[in-house]
Amino acid sequence: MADKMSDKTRRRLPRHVREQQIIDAAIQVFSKRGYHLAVVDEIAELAGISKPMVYLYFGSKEGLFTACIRREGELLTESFANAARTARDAESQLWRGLSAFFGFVAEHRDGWVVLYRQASEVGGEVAAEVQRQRGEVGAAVASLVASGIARTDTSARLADPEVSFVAMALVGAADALTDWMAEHPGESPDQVTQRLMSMIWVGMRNALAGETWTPPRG
Amino acid sequence: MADKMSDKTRRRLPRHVREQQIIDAAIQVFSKRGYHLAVVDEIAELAGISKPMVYLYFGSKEGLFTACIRREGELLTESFANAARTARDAESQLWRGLSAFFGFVAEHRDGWVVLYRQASEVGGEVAAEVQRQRGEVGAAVASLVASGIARTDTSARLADPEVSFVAMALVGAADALTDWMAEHPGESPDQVTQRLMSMIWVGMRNALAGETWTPPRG
Amino acid sequence: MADKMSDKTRRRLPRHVREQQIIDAAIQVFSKRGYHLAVVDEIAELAGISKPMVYLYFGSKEGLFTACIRREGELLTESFANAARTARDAESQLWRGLSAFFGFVAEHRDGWVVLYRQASEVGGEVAAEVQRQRGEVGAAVASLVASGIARTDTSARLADPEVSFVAMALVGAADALTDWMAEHPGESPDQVTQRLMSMIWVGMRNALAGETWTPPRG
Amino acid sequence: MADKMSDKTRRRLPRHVREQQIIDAAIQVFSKRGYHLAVVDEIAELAGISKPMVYLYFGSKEGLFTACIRREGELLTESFANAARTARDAESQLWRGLSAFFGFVAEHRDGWVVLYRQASEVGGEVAAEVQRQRGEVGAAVASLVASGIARTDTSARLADPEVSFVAMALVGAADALTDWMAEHPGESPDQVTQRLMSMIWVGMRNALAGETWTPPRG
DNA sequence: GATGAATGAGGATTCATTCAT
DNA sequence: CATGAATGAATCCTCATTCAT
Repeated sequence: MADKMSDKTRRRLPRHVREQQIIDAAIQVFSKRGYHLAVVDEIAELAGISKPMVYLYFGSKEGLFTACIRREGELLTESFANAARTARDAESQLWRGLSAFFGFVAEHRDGWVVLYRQASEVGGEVAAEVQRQRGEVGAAVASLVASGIARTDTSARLADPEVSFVAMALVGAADALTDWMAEHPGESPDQVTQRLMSMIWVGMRNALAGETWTPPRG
Repeated sequence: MADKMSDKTRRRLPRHVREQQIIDAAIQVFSKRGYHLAVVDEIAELAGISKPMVYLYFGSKEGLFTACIRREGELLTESFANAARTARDAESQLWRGLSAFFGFVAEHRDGWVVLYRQASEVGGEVAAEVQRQRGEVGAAVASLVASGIARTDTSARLADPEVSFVAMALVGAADALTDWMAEHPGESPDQVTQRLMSMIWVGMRNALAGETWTPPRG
Repeated sequence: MADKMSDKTRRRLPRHVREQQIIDAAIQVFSKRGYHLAVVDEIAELAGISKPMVYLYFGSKEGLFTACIRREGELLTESFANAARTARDAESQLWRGLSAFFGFVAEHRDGWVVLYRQASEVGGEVAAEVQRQRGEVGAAVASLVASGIARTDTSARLADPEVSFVAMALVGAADALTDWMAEHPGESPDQVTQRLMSMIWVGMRNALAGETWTPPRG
Repeated sequence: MADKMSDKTRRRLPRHVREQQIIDAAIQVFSKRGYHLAVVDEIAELAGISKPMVYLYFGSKEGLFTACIRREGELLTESFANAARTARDAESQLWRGLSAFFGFVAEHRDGWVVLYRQASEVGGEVAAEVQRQRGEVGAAVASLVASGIARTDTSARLADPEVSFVAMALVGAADALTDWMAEHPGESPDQVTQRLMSMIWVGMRNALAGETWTPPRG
């Protein structure tokens, strides 16, 4: 009787639920193997269903990947934005935002890998979506950066080379630190964020303020 | 007879030359398509030879990729090390090293992409080589960083979390800025380097010296 | 309550009605796509029901196709026979029969295509039914032809090569003209019939009477 | 030694030869099963090679089918045209042309089936090619018909409804008689042609001359 | 040294068909 | 009566890799 119940837990689920399960499985497999080495069969098996379901719900391997990207991307951007919104001044906002970011990655390692580390691997239609999502993340950071130092019109500054430069560097660094974090399990996301802030906060302010470093004669 | 000669311009080249031609072609294709979407046929055609030659010289697609990685990796590490070696103090060394790095990428975009952006894409044997090469680059930077601020034993500090953290962040930022540079063709590698130094030099020194940033109460 | 009623307009129809609706939809789809390219989903959707109903009523795709073939075949044979029966002499019978045929096709283009143009496409069980139906049509024509010129026993002549030859040629021509008619929407079925009769009536009589054409020496 | 030779007969053949062998096999299989039921594996096996060869040479199942259609279509149109060209007057030309046609079909049954009987079965790109080839055949007949009775400008008459009607009917009848011929192996192509000419020659002339049959009052 | 010919193996995708509700 | 959920079984196609010349 009880096990009839547990059977029911896995069988004949409504579409929406199954879709999430499939995405969960897909993220795992895409993350472990990379897009091309990931085999749809394995995803299906891991999700506890048969291949045709995947195609029924997502249309194609690309479609499935896109769905993964999208879900994780939105999750991240939201948690980033929510965190930043809780603070008023630029410094706090960046701190909160980065902290949320590292926290997210710490808990969604697979998702992050899928989301961010496979740009060159996919081609065609999906590449565009990947670009879009990556851009979203970058834009969130950029807007934080811009607003942080803008005494004047924020939106105008978004296009500034200075801003995009800083944002890009920041995102790149954060991404790379994702691996560092994985190799140093003892460090909490907040500690990592603190390290990063220590390293860039002063310079960032200066850079955005126009104070430039000049090469030594050595 | 005469046309036999002109044929010879392309045919029957010594092994070493052919190998380089093939690697050149391979880097182009791997870079444009990514490892899995790259098709050996296309590489062979681009190199102006037939597929079996590729296998004769490199054994397998993986072997060919490894060769690409290795050649570009060595090129980069050397140019980085050479540049750094010309300076004495830490600041200058980093400046010279990064400058060499951005210069290299500016001229070897394809090579850099192949070298650094495909970690998740390849599996098995090659993955190890990729890791090794990426590590090499990281180590070069790390050693620079470490030596830069070490008043004491350099090699000891290499294992320090501080050092690896800074190195990682730096490499990540530099990598990401590679794209920024591609989108801002007006900026010379030196200008990019200067921007980056402005952003991180102060903070980096402080961070490595143990001065930590602390979160505001906001 | 009221809307339960309006729902009932489409729902819970008696079996016989539903079957006809499904066959209608099936004929459309089979005709547009051909047997293999026709997808059961599309048929079900067009019929406004769900796939399982199709299987409940017809057992299989083949079964559904057979039902289509059968319905249209009977429709045609009957209308052909009825028309022919209204005339007494051979000439009139053929005229009436052909006229009925072209009239039928003009109004049931889809049905005719399904019925007659997919012999090679289906395999196995269905092929037999298709053959049977096509034979039925041929036989009706043949019997007309035979009776038309038979001074003696009609049924005996049915097996004659002359009769089957003429019947076959006639059916083939008529089938092909089906397309011609579709491309010349101005022509009424009766006009088409008249053209055809002009072309074959004299020769047919002669041929059946044993008068043969002989090749010129040119 | 000798059997090394016979091995060589089947192995490592030059592209052009293999292509023809594959087309031969494909025609057989397409003819027996129909386009959709035909499986590329079976074709490859029958041709004595592996599937990838088929794709290397023809690109896709559709491409292979197109190649079949094209080869057989050209064969037929040429043999038809050549035959017709040997005669001067319309009657002889038609006789020779039809005779060549039935001769062709008698010897290339499979080819004919592939060429002409699968219009509805294939979709997309190929459908166009099939249409083109079928049109070619029809055009050849139509041009014969037109020239045969045209006292004035031939090309003008090709568009005439009368001509296209007669040509269509003729092609349709001939196609259908293809089956009749297969069921009456005793009859030579020339005998079949004679039967057909007996049936249509007089009426055709009349029809094209404008003499129309009128329905009896019965 | 060089290549045209050939293939083993595997992956994405589709579809007729059936449960369980 | 009616259907959303689910799948077994093919089929097309591609690609790294290897002979035989």
